[in-house]
Amino acid sequence: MTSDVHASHAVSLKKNQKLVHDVLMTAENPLSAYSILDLLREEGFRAPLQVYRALDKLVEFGLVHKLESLNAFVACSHQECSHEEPAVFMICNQCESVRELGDTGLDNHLGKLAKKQDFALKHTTVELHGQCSKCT
Amino acid sequence: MTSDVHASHAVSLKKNQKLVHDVLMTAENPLSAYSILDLLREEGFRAPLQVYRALDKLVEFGLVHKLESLNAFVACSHQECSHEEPAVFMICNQCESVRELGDTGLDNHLGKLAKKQDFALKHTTVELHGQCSKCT
DNA sequence: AAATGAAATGTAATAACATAACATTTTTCA
DNA sequence: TGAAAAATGTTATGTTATTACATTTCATTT
Ligand SMILES: [Zn+2]
Ligand SMILES: [Zn+2]
Ligand SMILES: [Zn+2]
Ligand SMILES: [Zn+2]
Repeated sequence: MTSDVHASHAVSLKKNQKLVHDVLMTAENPLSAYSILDLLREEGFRAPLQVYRALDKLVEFGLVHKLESLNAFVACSHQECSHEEPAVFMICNQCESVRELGDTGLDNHLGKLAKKQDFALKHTTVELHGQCSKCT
Repeated sequence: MTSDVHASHAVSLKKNQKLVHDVLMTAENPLSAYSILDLLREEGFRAPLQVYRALDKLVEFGLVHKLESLNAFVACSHQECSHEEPAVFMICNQCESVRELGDTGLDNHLGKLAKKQDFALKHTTVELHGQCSKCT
């Protein structure tokens, strides 16, 4: 079972990982772990851990991102182009839509900022809240 | 009862707000709401809401920030200079120390990015995880 | 000073998010 | 095929946050 998702490295998703990934790919908006659990009851999911374990792996693979300010998860929207962290998320407070953007300039900026502080940067969380174009 | 905190606008903190703010000012590291609750048991705190309500106000006043990636809170470290949002937080994964930085260049960058997407930016969350200089 | 309304507080119950611990099954690969 | 590693199933528990409702404090107006 080998679905090549991120162009760079093919990933073999297990049953639960595939189910959770599919739910997130289909969803319009970010989903909480418990929403995912409810959506997968029919598929046999019974407990939160089934969701969280799948999410852990998907995040590790770079196929899913956690939105820290929402306690929710989204499928990475850069599945075709081998996308490199980090990303920026624009989250609409009204319709809850999320747009994921790569921004090399920003990455450089944050990299310099970290270096200036002798900070060994490992992971960035950049989440912008406001109103999307449709809601304005 | 009028403590002028942020130089710009004096704020009158109520009893519980003052207690929570003092705890956060004293703390070395970010604190969860429940840690704060435990630290204030002696002062008569009995329930989470007493903490969360005080935190809500303190965040509204700009005296405290929530670290979304930790579900924890820190006192704003720019109390003398009337500091304007947004800020960048560098969070050490090892010692849990947090450094809050202002960065006009970054603010401009994020502003432009939002504008380019017709996104009405209201609030930014920028949290960098890694190792601080002391832990390297 | 008394009346009033708004803000803050007290308390209990519950909701929402996440992990620990342990048993079992499936997958990988030598 | 047999052993080790990874994934899964299940129960219980831990952690973070809010709802609902009663009471008190505080500022403002009369
Ligand atoms: Zn992505
Ligand atoms: Zn919107
Ligand atoms: Zn600040
Ligand atoms: Zn450190």
